[in-house]
Amino acid sequence: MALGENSPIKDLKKCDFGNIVAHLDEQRQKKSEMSREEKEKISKENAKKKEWFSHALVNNIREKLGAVAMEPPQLFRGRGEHPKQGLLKRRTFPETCVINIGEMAPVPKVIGLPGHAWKDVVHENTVQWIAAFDDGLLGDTKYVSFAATSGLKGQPDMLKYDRARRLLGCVDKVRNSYEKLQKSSNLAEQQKATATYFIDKLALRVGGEKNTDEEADTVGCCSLRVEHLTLEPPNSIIFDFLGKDSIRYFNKVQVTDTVFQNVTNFMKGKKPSEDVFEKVDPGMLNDYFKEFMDDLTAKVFRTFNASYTLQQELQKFDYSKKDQFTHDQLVKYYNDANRSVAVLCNHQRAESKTHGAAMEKMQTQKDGIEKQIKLLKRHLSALDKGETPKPSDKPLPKDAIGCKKKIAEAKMRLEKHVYSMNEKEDNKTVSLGTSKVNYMDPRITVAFCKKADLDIEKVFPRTVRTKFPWAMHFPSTYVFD
DNA sequence: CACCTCAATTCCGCTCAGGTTTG
DNA sequence: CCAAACCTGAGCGGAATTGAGGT
Repeated sequence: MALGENSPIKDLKKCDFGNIVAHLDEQRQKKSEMSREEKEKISKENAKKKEWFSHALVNNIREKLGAVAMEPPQLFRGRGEHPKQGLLKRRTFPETCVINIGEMAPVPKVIGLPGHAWKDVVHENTVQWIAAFDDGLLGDTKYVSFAATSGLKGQPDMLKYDRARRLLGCVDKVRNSYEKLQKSSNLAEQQKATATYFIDKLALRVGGEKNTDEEADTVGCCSLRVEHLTLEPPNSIIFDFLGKDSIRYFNKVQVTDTVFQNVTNFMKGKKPSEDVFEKVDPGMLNDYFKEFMDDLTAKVFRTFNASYTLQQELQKFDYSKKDQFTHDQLVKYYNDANRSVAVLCNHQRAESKTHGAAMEKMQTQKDGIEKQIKLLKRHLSALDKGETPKPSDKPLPKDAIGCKKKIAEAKMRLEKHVYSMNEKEDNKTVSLGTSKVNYMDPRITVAFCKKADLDIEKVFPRTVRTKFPWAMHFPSTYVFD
């Protein structure tokens, strides 16, 4: 990634990093020279050190905590053109840490730092964090909280999906409402209704205000600027902006005539740097959503649309023909559905450095198998005609039956190979995991697997299964409605 | 052909940056 | 209104798995 012209890292380039780099190289070298036993021993020792800190007792239930280890001080990178990239993120000392434990619980000792002590010890039982500390650079507070697999996170998580389900019950009302309001004579109402349309249709984030001196310039729906949209008559809009994590959102969308007319008006006479929806903010949208459901907020639309899309895609499956599908094909079917959700939510990942080379390698392998099939076919027809087969440097089957078998085998291999090539290319820049863990109601997947006789392990890795224990026993008849 | 070894590749858990919502 | 609190999401690095090549 290119560093910006004004990047603080430019000044850091003047520093002598030689000895630091040498030290890191040495560490890396040492590690690579270690035997498996030694590595195992060290990772076991580290795990033992962390063990005591990894769980907490909450109402006498042992719950797993989230990130309990901390990275050492380092140069902050940030995502995209972050104003603070290259600055030092300082070490966290006990003096900035607040410990939140039960009144009767023993206060954990500060280990390894004689003379240091916690900033404070509190007993707040209405929050989820067990420790809070200052971020060493960004100036906000970070928390030590519970793991995604814990009950404390799991229960609200389930409620999140049920909230999205309830939206299905009133989404028609919402849609009718904003379609009507788009024609309101009040500009703020028009903007509110048009922004809602994008949040619903494109699963955009709501997009709050950001501090340009301290944070990267990224936007969501409410903070879209004229420069991010291109109008293409009669009714297409091209979105091109950097969203969360400075991930590019690039999409050409067909919209209704009213929406096209509205956006045209909102943009008219404005500079590229001006807001499209200057009369709207996330608070107003969330207030509006309360008219339909008391706990409806903008982000529910993302959960709702992701889960609904998954269900729609999976419903196309003809369960009466499930026996004609191999496990691999069922997985592919599921992954394709998963992928359409990931595309909707714009869940991207960086293309791996080795992708191109790996694809080329697979292509030559494919060519090799195809060549072999051709050779075998020629050989087969020679056998059929009773001709003496052409001499070959490769061993060929002696009779027609053996040859046919070989051809069938090679074709199978080719099919599998082409499949994995397509899969690799399809997933090149799309990340399926994020929607699996955060957006798609796991019960939809559970029901699909039960109906199609597919092992859940094939589509839900262990971490996902342990995150959703509450979803696993739902019946095959479950529907997201 | 079964089995092993070692490198390449993929998977997966961890961490924390970057969001949204709320009190 | 804004800071606290919680939710989301990509990247990293080590572990696990796969695959090529040798015995």
